[in-house]
Amino acid sequence: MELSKNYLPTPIESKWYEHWISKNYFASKPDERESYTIVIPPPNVTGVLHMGHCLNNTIQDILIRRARMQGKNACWVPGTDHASIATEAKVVAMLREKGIAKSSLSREEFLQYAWEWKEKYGGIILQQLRKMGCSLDWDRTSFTMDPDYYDSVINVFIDLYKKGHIYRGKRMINWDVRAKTALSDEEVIYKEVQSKLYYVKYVLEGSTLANPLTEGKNGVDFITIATVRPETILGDSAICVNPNDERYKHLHGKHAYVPLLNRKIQIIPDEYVTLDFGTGALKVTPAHDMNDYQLGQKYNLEIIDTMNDDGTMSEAAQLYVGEERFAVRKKIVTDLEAANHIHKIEEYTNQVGFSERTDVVVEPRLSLQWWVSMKELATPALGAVMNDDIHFHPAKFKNLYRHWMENIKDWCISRQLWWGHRIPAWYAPDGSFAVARTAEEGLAQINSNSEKQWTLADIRQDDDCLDTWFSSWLWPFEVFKGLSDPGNKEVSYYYPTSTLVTAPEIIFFWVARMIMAGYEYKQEQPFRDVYFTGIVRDKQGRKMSKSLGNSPDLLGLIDQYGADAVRFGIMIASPAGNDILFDESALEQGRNFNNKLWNALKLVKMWESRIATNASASGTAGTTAAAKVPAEGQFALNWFKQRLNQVSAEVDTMLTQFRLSEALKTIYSLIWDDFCSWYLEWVKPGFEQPIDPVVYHKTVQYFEHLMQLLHPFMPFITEEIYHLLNEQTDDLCVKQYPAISPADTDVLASGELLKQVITALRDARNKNQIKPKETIRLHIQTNDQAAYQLIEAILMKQVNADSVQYTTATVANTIVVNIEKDKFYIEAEKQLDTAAIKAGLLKDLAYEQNFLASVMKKLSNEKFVQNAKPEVIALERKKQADAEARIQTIEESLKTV
RNA sequence: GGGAGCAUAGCUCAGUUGGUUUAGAGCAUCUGCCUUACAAGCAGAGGGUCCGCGGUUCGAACCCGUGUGCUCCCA
Repeated sequence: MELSKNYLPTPIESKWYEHWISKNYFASKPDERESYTIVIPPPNVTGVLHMGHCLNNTIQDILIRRARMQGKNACWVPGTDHASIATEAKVVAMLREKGIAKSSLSREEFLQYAWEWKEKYGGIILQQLRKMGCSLDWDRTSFTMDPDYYDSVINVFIDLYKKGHIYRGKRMINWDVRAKTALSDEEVIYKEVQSKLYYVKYVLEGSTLANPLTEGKNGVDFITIATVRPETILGDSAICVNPNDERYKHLHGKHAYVPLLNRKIQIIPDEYVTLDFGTGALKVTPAHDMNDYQLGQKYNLEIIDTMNDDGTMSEAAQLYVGEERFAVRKKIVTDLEAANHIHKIEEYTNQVGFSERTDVVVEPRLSLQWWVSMKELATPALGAVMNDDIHFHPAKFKNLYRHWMENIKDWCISRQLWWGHRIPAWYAPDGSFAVARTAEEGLAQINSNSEKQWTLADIRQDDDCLDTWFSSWLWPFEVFKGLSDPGNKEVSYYYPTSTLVTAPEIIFFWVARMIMAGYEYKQEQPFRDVYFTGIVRDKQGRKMSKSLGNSPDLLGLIDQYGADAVRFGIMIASPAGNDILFDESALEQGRNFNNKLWNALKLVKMWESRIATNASASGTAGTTAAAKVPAEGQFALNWFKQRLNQVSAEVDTMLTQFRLSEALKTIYSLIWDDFCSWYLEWVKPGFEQPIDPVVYHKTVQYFEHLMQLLHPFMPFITEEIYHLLNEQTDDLCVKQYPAISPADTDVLASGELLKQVITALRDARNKNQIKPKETIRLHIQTNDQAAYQLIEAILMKQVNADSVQYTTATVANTIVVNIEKDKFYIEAEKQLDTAAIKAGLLKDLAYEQNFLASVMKKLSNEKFVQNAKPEVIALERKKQADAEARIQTIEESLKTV
């Protein structure tokens, strides 16, 4: 079969993915094996694959494929999150493009559009994961609004309410006055705006003047306050000054009058106020500012809500009732000026929040919301992480987690949205309410506590939906129907899951809450290990995001480089918990690696047709010719086998410790450097020469083993090469790892020596400008001739020597190379540049002498000798002896030049 | 404003209880090779004030303090 010049990934990738699916390799059912379970962090149902998903899912696939190849029952559960805010925003935008306003639709009509949208676009991201090679069990695909899942979310709400963990409370929210809806913080966009800062005088209680504003003094008859929002004056409840502000110390606890209304309010001291902003005096409007609300809570101030939900003034404002807020701002300024309340007006630049959806200025507004009290739920969840029942990788996130959990705040779970799990609360016209699964149950509950008997027609369900995270915190058990079908075989088998792979920015939103839900509803932790990925950034260090448009098109990259190369590129430099700067050159490196593998395959396939037959036998491959294996082959075979043993053990350790990036680097180097650059060159027969059958078969076997090691990282090309190397009866995807054998360190040491000598001799050739094709004669002066005889054949081949001789004396007119205590003399036709050789030797000598000096400095330090561990001292003494021997060798060589 | 983290070669990163040959890798760079698997390659080489300052220690990239710069989360 003719193999293409370069590796062409696209057809091969789709071929193998279909094959794996047809063989059902990714499907898992409970059995007697140990389970290894990962639940996918469910991407937004409307999402498309971006670099963050790529990183995250590649890691999960590596873990799950490794587990599968270790003989575990690997189960990776796919699914999507309904993502209430994001999805609803998209549906609203889609409708707006069609000219349909959400407000013109009934809830049912809107939800119908939303479901249509979900059916149409909801599966895209899951399809894209297949392109990446993700080995998910597709039969288990879940959605946070599947019927059973939906019911479980509602039941959890009811249950927590019954247990007293859920309550109603006021909260300051971002309000969109045009859409008449609350906004999440993410939906508020801050823009720099040119505003005005109004300095408004408030008359102080106790001024004796008839016209305090015009005739009085600041701080005696009036107090001046700076504000950018004069229309909120009508809702003022207090004036606040910094307690250390000398200007106002005499006013603490005194009163002033709200302009135009003459309502009396108190002057309170609080550190919150900055001394040097405005006048140092702050008006406090608890109903219309986040920070003022906090102050209001702290000092128990009256909350006067002066605004309606459409941004017009309410009855509580007393003035301008029904008029629009910005019109009122102009009017009130005019009226304040007329009444001499305005001291001055300054230009002022500030950040103002705008609605992402309607682009109107967001209004902070108080509203009744549903809350989960977190303290009790947090306690077991904190303990589990701190005592390592749940391991964080890297562990540094434990600090962050502890701090947050120890200072946990209650969780506001209601969202003013239609797409999501509708809150199961029912309200009677008099404001009484009940939490219940159905209207009938709700009605019965309300009526049981009320003299008035309402009918079904009287009560209405809460319009709001639950926070998306209130459903996804159940994910690790509800994907196995752990709540809807408690104690079923699946949840008992797969739960607790093994590893969670996620981004650190959702450690509180999601990870912490899953742990809480796990203990609350399963009395058990949801997972054993949590692997935190980094954030993927662009080359300039910016977080990749849709709004910046700096996220590359992942499918385009897969088309261009191949999925394996993309997986390689994203993994090669991404240690757990560290951000990764995405650079397309890493993908190129991945593609080049694919190509390297492909070319190694081509070389081996070329040998296949040239396997030497046994000298006597004809026609049968010489499997019994082991004794005839050429010398270079014997050492190479043994050495590479030991390297495989060594690296298999290293990689296993690294993967167990979640050092995936390092494991990949180690395998990469084993394949590129040890296998291709050293081993294959060592066993490579001369041009058009036959290859020894033992060497050939062992090489194929090693190659297969390498593919198996690499498979979790780069599944497609490894499967392809595995099948091209040999007729196979199985697939690499499910091939079980062999037991790891210990490595022979003596053989490895010989290999290192051989590499060192080859490199040094090649360097000497280069520096002396001996052409690659020019042969040399090599003389070795050593006390350990046996060590070199073992590797002599390879050495000759690799440094293009046509003879090797052992000598006990200096060889004249040669280039001398010193390695440890041994000397190598290169005899070549080339005229020797003795000055250059001498300079090189002197440089080596200087290095060794400096090194020796640093060792001697330590050893001559009495305190070091007294205090350091014996093995450390022994090591230093060995360094000393080695360095002295090297210096002696170099000095001897210098004499002869 | 509160909290957490990061700073090592031009770039991206390793450096696993402080001692492993005066700090390692990949990419990039330089030199020489179109050698017969691979120029998306081969063989070599150069390149570092381990962010600054102070401390602990016989010994610090690593531990402690402090300053600077950057990032993330929460408000």
